[in-house]
Amino acid sequence: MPELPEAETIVRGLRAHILNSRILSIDFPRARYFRPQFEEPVEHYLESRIIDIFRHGKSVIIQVKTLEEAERFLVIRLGMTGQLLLGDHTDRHTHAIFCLDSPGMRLCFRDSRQFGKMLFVKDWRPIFRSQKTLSLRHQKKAAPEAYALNKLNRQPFTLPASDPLKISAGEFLSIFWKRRGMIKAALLNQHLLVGVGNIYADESLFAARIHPKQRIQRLSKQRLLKYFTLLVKILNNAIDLGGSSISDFVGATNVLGEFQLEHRVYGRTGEKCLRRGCSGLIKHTVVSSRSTHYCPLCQRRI
DNA sequence: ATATGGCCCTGGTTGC
DNA sequence: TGCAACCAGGGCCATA
Repeated sequence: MPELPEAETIVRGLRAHILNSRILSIDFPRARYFRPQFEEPVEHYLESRIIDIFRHGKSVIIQVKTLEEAERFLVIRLGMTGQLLLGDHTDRHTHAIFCLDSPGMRLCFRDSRQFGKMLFVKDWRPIFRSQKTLSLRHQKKAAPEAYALNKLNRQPFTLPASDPLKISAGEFLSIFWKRRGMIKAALLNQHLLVGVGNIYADESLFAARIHPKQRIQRLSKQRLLKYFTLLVKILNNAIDLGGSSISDFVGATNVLGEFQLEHRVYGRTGEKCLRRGCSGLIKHTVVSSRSTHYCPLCQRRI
């Protein structure tokens, strides 16, 4: 499943090939099954130029400049099986095709499980906070039609500002220090920190020797700081290796990642712990309804 | 504030 | 071999 390193891998692949390209046409061949969300008509994006491609958490963001010199954004949430591929990749799972001005150049969005989202918005930045969520709920009862519309418009703004590769250790502490609940549940909570998903939560917790169900409030500042250091190290390492190709993930040029070869707990249920001198067997459990892997000897609850 | 479970969806795996 | 049941889970939502 694409997490931060996979999104970053895709972004790097796209940057190398389609920066400064012009979008000639946009097609949604399976509009019955996949509906992008628009703040304004898709026509406004035609003939626009791609001026930047970056990532926020697990989302890939393409910034364009329209013919009227207006900045617009295309936010792509890859979900579980989303792929952004350069070239001709038209099949029954292709939901969006962007023809670009480079000869024969296309950008295709494939997503077999259809958990992915594509949003055409004026601004991607996170200006939507929990208080507004509350007012939106009231609106749902009072005026259902307006609610549906606002929900659509506001969805892109639910992206929070924190990104493990962009925040400082101090900021990380301010989010997690003395927080209640299980550490893995908090790591997966994208309202707190964007980018960490199931694989990298398991792998980083193993590296820091923290049990996935560890109560956060019982962890010392030092322990959390150490964890943050290891998390960033693992994410960077995974980016260097082109991400983890577990089921569907490939980079923009259809290349496989290699970080799955470095996994020490994820998907290794029942196998021997890889830490030298440890005889533990990797256990499987469930946290936040996500399958969770850890070594019961290395990662003890305190 | 935190926890839980359902929903969306398809492809791969398991079991009879 | 065939077919059905089950599982994978990111993000969102309702409910407790």
